[in-house]
Amino acid sequence: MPNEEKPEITDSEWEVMRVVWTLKEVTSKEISKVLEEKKEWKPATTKTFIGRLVKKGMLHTEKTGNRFIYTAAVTEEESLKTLKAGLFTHICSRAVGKTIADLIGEATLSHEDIVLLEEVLQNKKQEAVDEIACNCVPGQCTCKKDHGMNCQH
Amino acid sequence: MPNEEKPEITDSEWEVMRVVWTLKEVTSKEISKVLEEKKEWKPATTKTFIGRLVKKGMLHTEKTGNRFIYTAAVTEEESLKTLKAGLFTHICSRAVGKTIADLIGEATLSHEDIVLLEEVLQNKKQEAVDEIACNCVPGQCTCKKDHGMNCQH
DNA sequence: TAAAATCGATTACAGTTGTAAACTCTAAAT
DNA sequence: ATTTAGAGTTTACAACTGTAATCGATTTTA
Repeated sequence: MPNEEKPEITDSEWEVMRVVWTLKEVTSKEISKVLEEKKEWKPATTKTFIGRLVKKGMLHTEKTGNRFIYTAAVTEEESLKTLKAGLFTHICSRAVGKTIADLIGEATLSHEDIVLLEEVLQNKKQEAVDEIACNCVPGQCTCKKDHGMNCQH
Repeated sequence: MPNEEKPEITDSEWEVMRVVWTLKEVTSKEISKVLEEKKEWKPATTKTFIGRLVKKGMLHTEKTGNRFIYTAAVTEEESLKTLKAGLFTHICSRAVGKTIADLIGEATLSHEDIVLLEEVLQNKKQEAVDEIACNCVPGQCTCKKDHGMNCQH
């Protein structure tokens, strides 16, 4: 496959995509209905976001008569990946572990989740490293204090 | 303490805050210097963001002569909390565990991180629940299919 | 003390986002 | 066949963002 450019999705557009990901093949009316309930959007508002998503190439359309059937052009996983990546653009690579730990601490998890997490952690152990390199520029990183290492070479 | 309203920080403002969090007490020139390197921002650009942050109450200022010393009015932890919360506004509460698992899978972690994560997980085990309630509206949730449960009561 | 260098504040301006009405066209109803 | 209702498209518009030049005041320098 060719090198895809990453799709940026706004919060509002995300609401629309979730409906499409869930219902798979939808009309604008169906999307409108869901979001009129959840977000109290006027149908016109939903239409705007649908239009923008189509223009961005995030939604495929298939015309039948005078209406369209919308389907997702990107998977939820892909979009989630972008979202997750965004979390870590603002923190030091050395603080990622701690941040995930905080996430776990603050989350509501099921026993099943715990098992899954333990499993993933166990796997991760194999490829764990001794020391993670700090990716920050001087003046933006505090990790050196925590580890006694100088990140600002 | 009174009920603080949550501070919203843009990506660019975040860059400025990181410098302040790191250096604790800084002049605009020091901030400019760091970000001129990292982001290739003209000093005027950095000043704009500093100004906006001051207006938002995210930075404290102390005047000495005709210049200011800037200090953070919010902690990095608080801001990180907002950032982390943002991650989960777009997914079903039942998918949080899976998402954290993905995060772990994609992250580079140290042995130390693994130990920390294991510890946090262990603690979490106590308060794990059997079943997490789906918080989605009908038409936006696929978790029912994964678990054989109907989330759209 | 007058000039030059700074610093913070004001202004600028295009692009994005949220929110929605108006418009146009086609399909359905009378 | 003409009206009408609904779907998609265009236009609107304010707030927020990114990026920066300019302005006004002050401080340092000559």
